[in-house]
Amino acid sequence: MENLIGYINSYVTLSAVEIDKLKLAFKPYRLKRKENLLQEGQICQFIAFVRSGIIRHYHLKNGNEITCDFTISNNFLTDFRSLIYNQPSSIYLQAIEPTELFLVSKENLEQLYATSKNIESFGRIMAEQVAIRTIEMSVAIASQKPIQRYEKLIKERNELVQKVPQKYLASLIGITPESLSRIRSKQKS
Amino acid sequence: MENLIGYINSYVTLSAVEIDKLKLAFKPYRLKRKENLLQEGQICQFIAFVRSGIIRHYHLKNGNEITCDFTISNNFLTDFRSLIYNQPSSIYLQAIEPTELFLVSKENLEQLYATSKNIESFGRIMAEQVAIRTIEMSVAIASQKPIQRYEKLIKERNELVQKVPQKYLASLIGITPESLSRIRSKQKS
DNA sequence: CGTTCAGTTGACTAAGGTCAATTCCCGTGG
DNA sequence: CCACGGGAATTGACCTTAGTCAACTGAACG
Repeated sequence: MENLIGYINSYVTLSAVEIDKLKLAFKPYRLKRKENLLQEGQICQFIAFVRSGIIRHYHLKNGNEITCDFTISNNFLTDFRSLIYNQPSSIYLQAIEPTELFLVSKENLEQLYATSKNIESFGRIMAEQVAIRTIEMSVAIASQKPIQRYEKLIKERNELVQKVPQKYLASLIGITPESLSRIRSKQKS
Repeated sequence: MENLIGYINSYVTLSAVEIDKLKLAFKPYRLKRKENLLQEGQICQFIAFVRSGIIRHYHLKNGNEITCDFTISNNFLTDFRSLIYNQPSSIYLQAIEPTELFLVSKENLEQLYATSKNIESFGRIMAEQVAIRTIEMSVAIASQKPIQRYEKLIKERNELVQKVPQKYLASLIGITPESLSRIRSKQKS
């Protein structure tokens, strides 16, 4: 729990009362390898903080899994669209290794926002950062070639390159596993 | 100014005092066709609300303009990355037709956030929506073919298809103007 | 060990990019 | 109001790149 509080505290200055509220609202949760935190069709009712492990975000497209993101430790995680609009999710959230989380329910989160300006403020900063990260990713995909996207991945998200099976990385940067394999073999030479 | 207040009020319930604060903080601003609101290298110091007109977001890549988004009337507009991290922007914001805006400076915005929980809350909701929109776009580009992306554009952002030169739309969905032209000619038949 | 699944490699295909020529608009100035 | 100029859009020929399909290798796990 300490790294969660510490993380939030690095953005806003929490009072002792606020820290207590957070400690009550967030519940620990564990996932085994390949276990799902959310599945297509479910309505996402939580925001999660990844304490350790890695979560893969993917959706199905003609029966194939398209990996669209990963969340690594010390980051927040949710399906904003489903959470905010109360819509059935179109994505799966799956642990690719044993993963420890803290979950806060939508209900409790709204309580926190309503009663603490600091936490509301933190929520805004979180959302802004998600927006910034996503715009970056989106621009990279639209304007760069696969090789450059892979190099960007190595540079900026090396932890994934180390820990995640290649076929998921291929999907993340919008190419086939075969293509990624060829990019890698060319790089060595 | 009324549609700006109305827009915010549809998300949070503003008090009379808050409305006054907003009216003071936002300044009207006009752009001619092809005029820039922000240029590469500048640090973005504002959030804007588009009252009328259309703003094109683009960046340069080997001397070519890559269009990455448009903001149409009744939407907010900023370069979050530059605004929040105080970094020089890597994008241009350009009016593609005469455009009326309301601008709020970063300084005034922070004042608003600090003194009004409702407005802070609204800021969070805005950021969440930007994140949702961008994730959608990003997923579409990574997992769909050009034809499908164009059809999505027609379905979801038809105003752009009507008003914006085709070469910009091509860039937005990550293809060349020639390819878009061929997609369109096939669709007719 | 053997089974399974990820990763590699090769041959082929198809989709989109590039380059160049041509046509179509549309705004501007005479 | 018309004619002209210039950028936008279209079209064609060709090329490059990544996708597809299939065979094979190799590592991981029971």
